[in-house]
Amino acid sequence: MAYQTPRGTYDILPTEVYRWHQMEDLIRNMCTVYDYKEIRTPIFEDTSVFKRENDSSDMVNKEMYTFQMSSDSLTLRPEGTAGVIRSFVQNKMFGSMEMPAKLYYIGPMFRHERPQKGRQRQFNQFGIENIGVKNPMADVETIALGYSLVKTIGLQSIKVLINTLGDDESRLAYKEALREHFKDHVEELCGDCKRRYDQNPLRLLDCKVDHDHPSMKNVPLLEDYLTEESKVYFKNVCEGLEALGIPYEVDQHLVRGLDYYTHTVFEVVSTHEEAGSQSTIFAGGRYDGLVNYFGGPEMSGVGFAIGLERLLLMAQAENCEFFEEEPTLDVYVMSLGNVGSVPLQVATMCRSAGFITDFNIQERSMKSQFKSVDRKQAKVCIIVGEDEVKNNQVNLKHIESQTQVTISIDEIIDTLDHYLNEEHECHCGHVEE
RNA sequence: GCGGUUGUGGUGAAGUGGUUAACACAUCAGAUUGUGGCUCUGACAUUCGGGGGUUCGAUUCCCCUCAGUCGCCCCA
Repeated sequence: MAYQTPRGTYDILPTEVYRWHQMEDLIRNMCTVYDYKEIRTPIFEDTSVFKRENDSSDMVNKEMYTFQMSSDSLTLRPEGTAGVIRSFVQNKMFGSMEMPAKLYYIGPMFRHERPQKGRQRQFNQFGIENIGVKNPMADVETIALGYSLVKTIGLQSIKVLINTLGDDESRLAYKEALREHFKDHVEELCGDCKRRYDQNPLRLLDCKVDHDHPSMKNVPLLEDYLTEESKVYFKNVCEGLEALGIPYEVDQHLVRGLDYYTHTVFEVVSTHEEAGSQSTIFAGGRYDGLVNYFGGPEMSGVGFAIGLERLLLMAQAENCEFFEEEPTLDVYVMSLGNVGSVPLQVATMCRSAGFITDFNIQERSMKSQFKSVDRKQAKVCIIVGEDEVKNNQVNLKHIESQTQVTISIDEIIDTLDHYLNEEHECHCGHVEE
């Protein structure tokens, strides 16, 4: 095979794309119900939009597709939030629309990582951002939308983890405390942790290797470094979740990888064995400083991103009944002999009336045309033959009942209604009995 | 970026240092030239991911490479 998709990318083939449509429809409906509006930002941005000062994450520093065009450094977006906030500021939404701005996006993201299950280099995310109002109920609403989406799809094996990182003040104090605590133990920790110690000491907490190291036992807790305001904020978020009946676990070790998070952070993970090591389905949190960073006013926001491939993967693993089969053909128009454009005319008629229709376009034996009928699972076939066409007639065969009638072309739509629509009502009647 | 593992037709898969690479499904043709789904008959890999090496000979052994997959890291 000479040509193939680049590593970590894949084709969504016609056989799978219907599931994507259903998932996307659900997402759009849900956003409409929650009064979120879609925003479409460019797939690439100025590199500086993503690569911000003091950002220590791998995603930004090692995994971006960055390219140079004349004097511009551009980057394929690795996540959605930065572009949305950039747009929020650039278009001065803080002055022109009702706050909070409730925005959602859906589309491909790009990260140069080693592919594995649930992780590819081009993947799709759906995310929402609630910008401009700092209120615990915005955090709760955000989680509620994501939770509701996952539940509507039908995932059972999930849990909601939340934590708070507090405000800048709380977090800085805590980072200092952590560094102080681990100061004498750094050399005993694993290589990753040595790196974390410098870059992001918060991540020391969820190390799997050093989990049992003695110094982990009496590690200072972020809780103890939270300002009173931060504590109250988090308490309100938790109570809001309870009020909505959303089960959650507080996980003190939950720290998000992106550096802009403050206060609430959350993650919805799959507990299903199929999830492998990429078990996070969606994750997000509050960010206090971003709008201001991009040149806007001091405004806070909260949002999440959900990995659509992962969502689909888990929906499949759990055999969710949300997804339906793609509808099959109502009508297949067969042709025999020299009938010119009549089959296409007939098909066009059927299509105009709303029937899903295809027609035979090659010289083929009747046998192979019937095979098409089977394969496409058409409900009705219309046979356009030389003899009938002379009399302006066709044969129409209803596959399931094996009944065939010879009718004039004018009668086709009425006959289809009879077989396909009325029969449908009939089925409903049977169910009632 | 690091480590493990796999790679045989359209698909799922057997197999071996040596003349013709099983089998199944799918596909195509015919039996059956305007009424299919069954059945029967026949066709279908100059080649075993790609490149190089060892060898009289390699799909089989070695090296490199590409791709899939799993774990680490990271993240959705």
